[in-house]
Amino acid sequence: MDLGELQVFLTVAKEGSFSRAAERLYRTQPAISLGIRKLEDGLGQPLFVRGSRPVRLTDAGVLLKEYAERLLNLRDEVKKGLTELEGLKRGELSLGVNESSIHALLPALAKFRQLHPGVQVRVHRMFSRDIPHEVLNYRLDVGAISFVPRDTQLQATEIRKDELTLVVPLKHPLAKRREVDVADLAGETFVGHIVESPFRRRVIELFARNRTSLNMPIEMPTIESIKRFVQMGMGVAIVPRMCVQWEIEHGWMKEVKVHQLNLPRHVYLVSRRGARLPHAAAELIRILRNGE
Amino acid sequence: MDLGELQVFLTVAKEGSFSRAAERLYRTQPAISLGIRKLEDGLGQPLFVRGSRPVRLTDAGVLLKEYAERLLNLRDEVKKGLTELEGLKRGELSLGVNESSIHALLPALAKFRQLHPGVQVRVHRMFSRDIPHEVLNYRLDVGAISFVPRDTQLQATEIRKDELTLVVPLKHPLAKRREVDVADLAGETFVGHIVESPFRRRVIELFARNRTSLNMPIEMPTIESIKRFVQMGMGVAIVPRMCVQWEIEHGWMKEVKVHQLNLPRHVYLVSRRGARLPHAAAELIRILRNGE
DNA sequence: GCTTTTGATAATGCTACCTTATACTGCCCA
DNA sequence: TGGGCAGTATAAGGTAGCATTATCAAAAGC
Repeated sequence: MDLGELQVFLTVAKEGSFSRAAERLYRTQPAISLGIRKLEDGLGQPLFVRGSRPVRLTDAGVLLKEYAERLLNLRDEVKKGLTELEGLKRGELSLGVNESSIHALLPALAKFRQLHPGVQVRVHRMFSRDIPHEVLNYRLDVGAISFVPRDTQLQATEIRKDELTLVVPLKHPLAKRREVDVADLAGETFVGHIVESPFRRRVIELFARNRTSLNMPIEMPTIESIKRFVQMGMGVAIVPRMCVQWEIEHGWMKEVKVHQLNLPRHVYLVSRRGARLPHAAAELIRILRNGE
Repeated sequence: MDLGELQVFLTVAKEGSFSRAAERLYRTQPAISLGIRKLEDGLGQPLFVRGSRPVRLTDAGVLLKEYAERLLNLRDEVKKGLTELEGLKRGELSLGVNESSIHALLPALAKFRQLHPGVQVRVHRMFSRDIPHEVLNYRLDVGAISFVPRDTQLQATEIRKDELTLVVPLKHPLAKRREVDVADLAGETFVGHIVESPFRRRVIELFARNRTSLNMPIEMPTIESIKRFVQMGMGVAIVPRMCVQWEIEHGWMKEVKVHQLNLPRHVYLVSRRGARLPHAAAELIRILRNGE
C-alpha cells in the first residue's frame, strides 16, 4: 500500500468506474485494474464489488476510503508546509547574542520581522564564550559576538564596525569638552564591567601606557547597569558606542572623545561553515549583508 | 514522495546514519542514499546535512519528520482497522425487517451481539414491499421478509418456518377448546390487519370456502395493536404464531387450533446474489443457517 | 438479440530501483 | 600534516514491477 495506489483507489471510488479513473489519471484502464488488484492483494480483502455500475465499495473499501483521504490530505499538507518553509512563510530562527551585540542586530531583526512575520524568532541572551559552541551544536542557528571564533568549522561575517567610547553624566565637568586626553581622566571614578574580556584588558593597558591611574572602584555585571550608574552621576565609563547610541542621541548622557582611545570592537555573525543553514537564518544573514 | 521513501527517511533520521538505516531496512547503503536523494529531489529541498555525524536534519527535514511519523502511523492504523473488520471486531450491519419477521431474527441477533460486540447493528422497521429494493440499492445489507422476492439479483434463504394461528382472549369461550372448526368462528369479532397482504387474502378465502361469514369490524395498523386489542377482550385474531409466542407462553392470551387453518408463512433472509457481503452480514447469515 | 460499455487477462517493453563495485570526503590520530 | 578509517556518493548492471497494447468476457442499453 503506497500513496500512488491510494490515489488510484480514491479516484476509482469517486468516479465509480475503473475506465473513468484511468482517464482522469492519464493512464490506461488495465493499469487501474492491476493497481487495485495489487492493493487488494496487499490488504487481503476486496475493495470493490465489480459487475455493478457504478462499481461499489465493500465494507473494507468504505473504511479504506476514509483513511485514504486523510493520508492524501496529509501528504498535500506536507508539501504545502515545505513550500511555506522555503518561502519563509513559516519557520524558526534562534539567535544567540551577547549583551552588546544585540544592538547591532536590532535593525536587521526589525526588517526580518517585517518581511517574514510568519517566522518564529528567538533571541537568546548568553555569554559570548558559549555562543560558538552552541552554534556548532545546532542549538543556535547563528550567533553574534565581538570576536572571530577560532573553530574552523565556523564562519564569521563582520556585520557592524564599532568602537569603545567614553560616556559621562550630563552635569559632569568633562561633558563640556569635545575631546580629552587620557591624562585628564586620572581623577575620574570609573564604572567598570566585571566580566573578563580582551577589551577590559586593553583599556587597562591604555591607562598604563599613558601612566595614568585608573580608578575603578565599582564593577557592574551588565552594561545596562553601568549606563544607569553613569546617568545617575556616579561616575564615567568606557563602553561600546552602539550600546549608548540611543542615550547619547536623546541627550541622556554625553559622549566625550578620548584622544588616545582607539579600540575598535566589531560585531561578527557566526554560523556553521559550509552547512546548509535553515532558510530563516540564511535570510537574516542576507539582510545583514545587504544592509537593507 | 511515497510511503516507502518516508519509511527510509524516518529510519535514517532515527538512526542518524545512512549505513545503519540500510542495515535496519535490510538494504544496501547506496539504496538508502538514492532513496533520500529521490525524496529531496521530489521535495526540492535537502533533508539532511551530510558530513556530520550523526547526520542532521535540515529545517525542512525536521518538518518532514513530524509528518512522516503521522503518515506512517496512519498507514498502520488502516491496516489494523481492516484486520479488525475482517475479524468482526468492528463493522456495521444494517437490517431491514417487517413487523413480524423481527421475531425470527431476535435469537440470531442476540447471538451475534454476544459474539461480536464491536459491530454496530442497525435494524430498520420497514414495509416488506420496500425491503428488496433497499437491499438491491445497498441501503440495507440484508432484509427479512415473508416471501421470496422476484428479482433474480437477490437470493433468499428460509430462516424460519411459521404459520398463521388463531388467538383469543383468556376469558373467551373458545379459550377452553383445543381445536375448533372455521364454522365455529362465524359469530366472532375479528381484529384485522389493515395492511394488504397475500395472507390477509388467504384468510378471507378460507372463510369464503367454508361458507362462514368473517366479521372484521376493526382493522389495525400493527400486529402489536392487534395483540393488545385481543388481550383486552375486544375480539379474536389470526396472526403469525411467532408474533404471539411470548404472550402464549406467558399465559397472556390463548392459542386455539383451527381445523382448516393451514397457512404456512415462512421468513426469508434476502441479500444480494453473488455480491460479496460485508463481513458482518455474512456472519449473521452463517449464524442463522447454523442455528447456533 | 445485438451493440456498446466496462472490467479482466495476456503478452511485451520500459522504467525504476536495488545491488555490487568503487570513488570521494571528513575526521581522527600519529 | 598526511594516512587510515568510517561513512556517503557515484557508476554500472541486472531484475522486478508497472504501464502499455491487444484481446476477451460479461453486463447494460437499445
